[in-house]
Amino acid sequence: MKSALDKKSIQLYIGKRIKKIREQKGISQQLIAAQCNMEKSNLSRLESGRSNPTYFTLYKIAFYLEVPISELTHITEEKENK
Amino acid sequence: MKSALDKKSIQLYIGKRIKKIREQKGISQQLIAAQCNMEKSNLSRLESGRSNPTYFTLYKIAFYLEVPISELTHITEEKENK
DNA sequence: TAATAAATTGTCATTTATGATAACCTATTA
DNA sequence: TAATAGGTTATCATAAATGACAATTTATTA
Repeated sequence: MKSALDKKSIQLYIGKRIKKIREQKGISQQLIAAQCNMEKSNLSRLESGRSNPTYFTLYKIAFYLEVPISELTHITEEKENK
Repeated sequence: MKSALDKKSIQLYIGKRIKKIREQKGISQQLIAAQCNMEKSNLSRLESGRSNPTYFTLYKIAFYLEVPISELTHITEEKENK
Protein backbone atom coordinates (compact mmCIF):
# COMPACT_ATOMS: atom_id res chain seq x y z
CA MET A 1 0.00 0.00 0.00
CA LYS A 2 1.10 3.50 -0.84
CA SER A 3 2.42 4.79 2.43
CA ALA A 4 1.47 8.12 3.91
CA LEU A 5 4.15 10.70 4.41
CA ASP A 6 5.08 11.48 7.95
CA LYS A 7 4.24 14.74 9.66
CA LYS A 8 7.73 16.13 9.73
CA SER A 9 8.33 15.61 6.03
CA ILE A 10 5.10 17.34 5.20
CA GLN A 11 5.88 20.31 7.41
CA LEU A 12 9.28 20.72 5.84
CA TYR A 13 7.92 20.45 2.35
CA ILE A 14 5.14 22.94 2.89
CA GLY A 15 7.49 25.38 4.57
CA LYS A 16 9.82 25.30 1.62
CA ARG A 17 6.97 25.80 -0.81
CA ILE A 18 5.65 28.82 1.06
CA LYS A 19 9.08 30.37 1.19
CA LYS A 20 9.81 29.69 -2.43
CA ILE A 21 6.56 31.09 -3.75
CA ARG A 22 6.71 34.08 -1.44
CA GLU A 23 10.21 34.93 -2.58
CA GLN A 24 9.33 34.40 -6.22
CA LYS A 25 6.67 37.01 -5.75
CA GLY A 26 9.06 39.30 -3.92
CA ILE A 27 6.86 39.58 -0.86
CA SER A 28 8.27 39.84 2.65
CA GLN A 29 7.30 37.55 5.52
CA GLN A 30 6.24 40.60 7.40
CA LEU A 31 3.71 41.64 4.78
CA ILE A 32 2.13 38.23 4.40
CA ALA A 33 2.05 37.78 8.13
CA ALA A 34 0.32 41.11 8.56
CA GLN A 35 -2.22 40.36 5.86
CA CYS A 36 -2.92 36.97 7.37
CA ASN A 37 -3.20 38.59 10.75
CA MET A 38 -0.53 36.33 12.16
CA GLU A 39 2.80 36.78 13.89
CA LYS A 40 5.82 37.08 11.64
CA SER A 41 7.66 34.77 14.01
CA ASN A 42 5.00 32.19 13.34
CA LEU A 43 5.40 32.49 9.60
CA SER A 44 9.14 32.05 10.02
CA ARG A 45 8.46 28.92 12.06
CA LEU A 46 6.16 27.56 9.39
CA GLU A 47 8.59 28.26 6.56
CA SER A 48 11.32 26.44 8.40
CA GLY A 49 9.07 23.44 9.01
CA ARG A 50 9.05 23.75 12.76
CA SER A 51 5.31 23.42 13.14
CA ASN A 52 2.34 21.81 11.53
CA PRO A 53 -0.05 24.50 10.30
CA THR A 54 -3.78 24.32 10.69
CA TYR A 55 -5.69 24.16 7.47
CA PHE A 56 -7.03 27.65 8.07
CA THR A 57 -3.53 29.07 8.39
CA LEU A 58 -2.53 27.49 5.10
CA TYR A 59 -5.70 28.77 3.54
CA LYS A 60 -4.93 32.35 4.51
CA ILE A 61 -1.33 32.17 3.34
CA ALA A 62 -2.37 30.73 -0.01
CA PHE A 63 -5.03 33.40 -0.30
CA TYR A 64 -2.62 36.28 0.14
CA LEU A 65 0.05 34.66 -1.99
CA GLU A 66 -2.68 34.35 -4.59
CA VAL A 67 -2.05 30.71 -5.32
CA PRO A 68 -4.22 27.62 -4.88
CA ILE A 69 -3.49 25.77 -1.67
CA SER A 70 -2.39 22.83 -3.75
CA GLU A 71 0.60 24.95 -4.82
CA LEU A 72 1.74 24.85 -1.21
CA THR A 73 1.04 21.22 -0.57
CA HIS A 74 1.27 19.07 -3.64
CA ILE A 75 3.95 16.67 -2.66
CA THR A 76 4.15 14.56 -5.75
CA GLU A 77 3.86 16.99 -8.62
CA GLU A 78 7.23 18.68 -8.58
CA LYS A 79 8.26 20.52 -11.69
CA GLU A 80 11.61 22.09 -11.01
CA ASN A 81 12.75 21.62 -14.59
CA LYS A 82 13.50 24.73 -16.62
CA MET B 1 -10.78 42.22 -3.47
CA LYS B 2 -11.89 38.65 -3.29
CA SER B 3 -12.50 38.13 0.39
CA ALA B 4 -11.20 35.19 2.32
CA LEU B 5 -13.67 32.84 3.89
CA ASP B 6 -13.84 32.83 7.63
CA LYS B 7 -12.60 30.01 9.77
CA LYS B 8 -15.95 28.72 10.88
CA SER B 9 -17.32 28.46 7.34
CA ILE B 10 -14.30 26.53 6.25
CA GLN B 11 -14.54 24.11 9.15
CA LEU B 12 -18.19 23.45 8.44
CA TYR B 13 -17.57 22.95 4.77
CA ILE B 14 -14.69 20.56 5.25
CA GLY B 15 -16.60 18.60 7.86
CA LYS B 16 -19.48 18.10 5.49
CA ARG B 17 -17.16 17.03 2.69
CA ILE B 18 -15.42 14.45 4.84
CA LYS B 19 -18.72 13.03 6.01
CA LYS B 20 -20.18 12.95 2.54
CA ILE B 21 -17.24 11.24 0.90
CA ARG B 22 -16.84 8.80 3.77
CA GLU B 23 -20.49 7.80 3.56
CA GLN B 24 -20.38 7.54 -0.20
CA LYS B 25 -17.60 5.04 0.25
CA GLY B 26 -19.51 3.22 2.96
CA ILE B 27 -16.73 3.55 5.51
CA SER B 28 -17.37 4.05 9.21
CA GLN B 29 -15.91 6.87 11.28
CA GLN B 30 -14.40 4.27 13.50
CA LEU B 31 -12.46 2.66 10.70
CA ILE B 32 -11.06 5.89 9.28
CA ALA B 33 -10.23 7.12 12.76
CA ALA B 34 -8.39 3.90 13.51
CA GLN B 35 -6.47 4.02 10.25
CA CYS B 36 -5.55 7.64 10.85
CA ASN B 37 -4.57 6.77 14.37
CA MET B 38 -6.96 9.31 15.79
CA GLU B 39 -9.87 9.30 18.21
CA LYS B 40 -13.29 8.63 16.74
CA SER B 41 -14.64 11.43 18.88
CA ASN B 42 -12.22 13.73 17.17
CA LEU B 43 -13.37 12.65 13.73
CA SER B 44 -16.94 13.27 14.81
CA ARG B 45 -15.92 16.74 15.95
CA LEU B 46 -14.26 17.46 12.65
CA GLU B 47 -17.20 16.23 10.59
CA SER B 48 -19.55 18.47 12.54
CA GLY B 49 -17.29 21.47 11.99
CA ARG B 50 -16.45 21.97 15.63
CA SER B 51 -12.72 22.26 15.16
CA ASN B 52 -10.19 23.43 12.65
CA PRO B 53 -8.06 20.48 11.58
CA THR B 54 -4.33 20.68 11.14
CA TYR B 55 -3.12 20.09 7.63
CA PHE B 56 -1.62 16.79 8.67
CA THR B 57 -4.93 15.53 10.00
CA LEU B 58 -6.62 16.42 6.73
CA TYR B 59 -3.82 14.75 4.87
CA LYS B 60 -4.30 11.49 6.72
CA ILE B 61 -8.05 11.49 6.28
CA ALA B 62 -7.74 12.16 2.56
CA PHE B 63 -5.15 9.45 2.31
CA TYR B 64 -7.35 6.78 3.84
CA LEU B 65 -10.43 7.96 2.00
CA GLU B 66 -8.29 7.65 -1.11
CA VAL B 67 -9.14 11.07 -2.46
CA PRO B 68 -7.01 14.13 -3.13
CA ILE B 69 -7.10 16.64 -0.30
CA SER B 70 -8.68 19.10 -2.69
CA GLU B 71 -11.76 16.87 -2.63
CA LEU B 72 -12.15 17.76 1.01
CA THR B 73 -11.40 21.43 0.73
CA HIS B 74 -12.29 22.91 -2.61
CA ILE B 75 -14.71 25.56 -1.59
CA THR B 76 -15.52 27.12 -4.92
CA GLU B 77 -15.78 24.21 -7.26
CA GLU B 78 -19.04 22.66 -6.21
CA LYS B 79 -20.58 20.26 -8.65
CA GLU B 80 -23.63 18.84 -7.04
CA ASN B 81 -25.44 18.65 -10.33
CA LYS B 82 -25.46 15.06 -11.51
C1' DT C 1 30.92 51.62 7.41
C1' DA C 2 26.59 52.75 9.22
C1' DA C 3 21.87 52.33 8.84
C1' DT C 4 17.91 50.01 7.76
C1' DA C 5 14.89 46.16 6.53
C1' DA C 6 14.12 41.32 6.68
C1' DA C 7 14.50 37.11 8.81
C1' DT C 8 15.65 34.01 12.57
C1' DT C 9 15.58 32.43 17.13
C1' DG C 10 14.28 32.15 21.96
C1' DT C 11 11.05 32.45 25.70
C1' DC C 12 6.77 32.49 27.84
C1' DA C 13 1.62 32.87 27.64
C1' DT C 14 -2.62 31.66 25.53
C1' DT C 15 -5.59 29.24 22.64
C1' DT C 16 -6.95 25.33 20.39
C1' DA C 17 -6.58 20.64 18.35
C1' DT C 18 -6.46 16.34 19.88
C1' DG C 19 -6.39 12.33 23.22
C1' DA C 20 -8.79 9.68 26.40
C1' DT C 21 -12.78 8.12 28.21
C1' DA C 22 -17.58 7.65 29.32
C1' DA C 23 -22.42 8.22 28.66
C1' DC C 24 -25.98 8.28 25.59
C1' DC C 25 -28.78 7.72 21.35
C1' DT C 26 -30.32 5.19 17.20
C1' DA C 27 -30.52 1.54 14.24
C1' DT C 28 -29.97 -3.01 13.22
C1' DT C 29 -30.19 -7.78 14.00
C1' DA C 30 -29.69 -12.11 16.48
C1' DT D 1 -35.77 -8.14 24.16
C1' DA D 2 -31.03 -7.93 24.26
C1' DA D 3 -26.82 -7.33 21.91
C1' DT D 4 -24.06 -4.92 18.90
C1' DA D 5 -22.32 -1.27 15.85
C1' DG D 6 -22.08 3.43 14.57
C1' DG D 7 -22.40 7.97 15.80
C1' DT D 8 -22.83 12.01 18.99
C1' DT D 9 -21.81 14.63 22.93
C1' DA D 10 -19.58 15.95 27.27
C1' DT D 11 -15.67 16.42 30.17
C1' DC D 12 -11.05 16.76 31.41
C1' DA D 13 -6.08 16.32 30.28
C1' DT D 14 -2.32 16.95 27.20
C1' DA D 15 0.15 18.43 23.33
C1' DA D 16 0.87 21.55 19.96
C1' DA D 17 -0.15 25.84 17.22
C1' DT D 18 -0.02 30.45 17.68
C1' DG D 19 0.52 35.10 19.93
C1' DA D 20 3.43 38.36 21.90
C1' DC D 21 7.67 40.22 22.39
C1' DA D 22 12.66 40.72 22.53
C1' DA D 23 17.19 39.83 21.00
C1' DT D 24 20.09 38.59 17.46
C1' DT D 25 21.65 37.70 12.89
C1' DT D 26 21.70 38.41 7.99
C1' DA D 27 21.08 40.95 4.02
C1' DT D 28 20.71 45.16 1.60
C1' DT D 29 21.79 49.73 0.51
C1' DA D 30 22.80 54.59 1.28
